[in-house]
Amino acid sequence: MVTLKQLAEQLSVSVSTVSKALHDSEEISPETVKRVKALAKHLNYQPNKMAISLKSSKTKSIGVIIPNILNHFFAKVLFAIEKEASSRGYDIIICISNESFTKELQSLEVLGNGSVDGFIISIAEETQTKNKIDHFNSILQQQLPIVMFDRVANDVDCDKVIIDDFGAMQKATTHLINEGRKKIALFSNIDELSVGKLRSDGYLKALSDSKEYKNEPIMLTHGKEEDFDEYIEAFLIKNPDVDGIISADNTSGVIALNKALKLGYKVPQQLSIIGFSDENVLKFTDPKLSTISQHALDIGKASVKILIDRIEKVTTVSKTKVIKTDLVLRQTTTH
Amino acid sequence: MVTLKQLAEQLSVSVSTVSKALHDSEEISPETVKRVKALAKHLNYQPNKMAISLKSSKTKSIGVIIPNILNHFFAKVLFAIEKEASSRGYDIIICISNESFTKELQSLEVLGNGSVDGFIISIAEETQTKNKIDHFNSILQQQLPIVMFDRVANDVDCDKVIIDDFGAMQKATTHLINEGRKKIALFSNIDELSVGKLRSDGYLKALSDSKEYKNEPIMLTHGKEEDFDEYIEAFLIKNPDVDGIISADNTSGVIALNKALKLGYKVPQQLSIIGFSDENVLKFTDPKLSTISQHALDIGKASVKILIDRIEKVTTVSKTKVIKTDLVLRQTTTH
DNA sequence: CTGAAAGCGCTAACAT
DNA sequence: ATGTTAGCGCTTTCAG
Repeated sequence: MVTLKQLAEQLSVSVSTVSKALHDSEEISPETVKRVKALAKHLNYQPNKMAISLKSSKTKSIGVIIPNILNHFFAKVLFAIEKEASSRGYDIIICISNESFTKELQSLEVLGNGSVDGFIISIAEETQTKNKIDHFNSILQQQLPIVMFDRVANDVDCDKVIIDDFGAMQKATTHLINEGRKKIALFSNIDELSVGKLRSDGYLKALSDSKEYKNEPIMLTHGKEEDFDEYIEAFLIKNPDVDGIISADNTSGVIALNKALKLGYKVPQQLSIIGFSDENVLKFTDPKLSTISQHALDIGKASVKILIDRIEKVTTVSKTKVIKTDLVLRQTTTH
Repeated sequence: MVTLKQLAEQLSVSVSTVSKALHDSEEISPETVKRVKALAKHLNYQPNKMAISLKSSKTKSIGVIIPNILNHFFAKVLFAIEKEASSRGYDIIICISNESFTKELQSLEVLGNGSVDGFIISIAEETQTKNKIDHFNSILQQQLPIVMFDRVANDVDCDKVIIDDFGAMQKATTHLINEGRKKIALFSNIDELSVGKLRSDGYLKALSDSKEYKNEPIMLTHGKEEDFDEYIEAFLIKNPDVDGIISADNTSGVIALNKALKLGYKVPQQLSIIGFSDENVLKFTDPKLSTISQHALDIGKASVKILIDRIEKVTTVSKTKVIKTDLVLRQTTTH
């Protein structure tokens, strides 16, 4: 790597002159600036990132900690984060907690020693079920800002980017009721998560608020993600009179649709289905699944903006931004 | 952040004593070591990463540049990379080229100035079609090692981790021939990529090597990924006598299966299908898709190992590691 | 307009 | 056993 010192020697000027010239300082004569820049370009000079960080106590890096990169929602948010951050000149250092509290804690500690200027986090399941928040607070005490998205800790005082999980689900469920569905089931493999609970509650609220709707709520919320497809198939066989399905997670809507088709259901005539996914699943379904779209790209972009604002400006109170969802009706719903 | 200097002042010793004590130097008396460590722990001292990097010219970071994080294969490799790297004490800085040569180039340049100790890369489509390799060579000249995986540049002299694309496809196609299939079509939306070509060639070779197989090859390789599902459906309608399908990319096997089922094909009795994906798609298909599994986790892990070996040891000749594939027969093939 | 010097936090060779 | 010093590459005040 070529350094300022080397440039200075070759040009027989001082290091500080070179530094100033490269920053277009008024102090330096136009000719010198030109000479310096020419040589810098010629030798492909690149300022050493570590030296600048050490000097400025700024890293221009963001630590991103997500629970599971194999989940398409998180991958999409990460995509947006990387895009927005890189356009703003920030690097992304990524850690995958794999739903483990310990890994999340370690990641926070490792990156907390001057590696990043702030964090964007979606909380691990274990962290959420055990309600751990001390590790977040200790980072915040070090003046490192945190933006939480999707899975947030209400008890931590930091910026947050979420969607209106409760309202989105309530609206979607109400749509099925208005279609005239009499027996609507909820599928969820994320019922232990904060967002999962909010979504279930939205479903329950919609049912209880409706005058026409008579049946009891039906919630299929148990079982691991791995064998949820078998639960769903068994459920459909056992409950042939269910005429509406709503999914609270990313995948079970798609699974329900494919299983229903296999079992001979006419979709949507006999059975309406709404998933909680985005467009990427469409190519895997025919008829195309109606979904609640949570706009992962907007979530990622907003998270970066809020974090960089806090890093660069000195803002004060924590804010929570709610990204709007859309109910996108395609071919698995009527109306 | 608490520094060595602060510890030194509180303990009324010099900075170097503190530094040595924390590194368990023989030079320092046991008592002093104890005192220093106690205070360090008490104040939660963390060595400043940037200072260490500047001093040692090592960052303990790896730059990972991948074309598309929304592709499940790349997400899975990244997952493995992060896991292996973090267990070895390395951070991952991620850049997404989004298949663009320019973004790939910029990422390489930005991280090339002392931000990382080496790179793991899968090449952008544009880079590959335009056959650009100078940016890789200029990084290598700076003594920064590169490991390429999956999509590699043959003309760049660096370590590589690949699968036997040609052989995997040849074997899978031969399997369909041995099942007695008479008209086997290849679906691919990646035919411009190096790996795509190798896979097509494997298919062609299997057909031409077979004595029993009489039909001409049929390759559906055009169209963008976005509307490939419609191409596939149209193809199936137009070619009802096709009795075998093999997919060279991640998604078209799944799409073909769902479209075939919708059109009333009996799978696998009438039509055998083999995809080029991994287990994650299984929950979306019924019958479960038979696939060529490329072991993304092994690819990621091997890439990290090779890179760190090269960073830490001083190895010489470039090596290419071939990760074995498996033909996993499930429910969309007979035998 | 240019340069010398200090310092970011750390390590390590070299005193004492 | 402990301290002093120099230096990694850069920015920035202060002097000339």
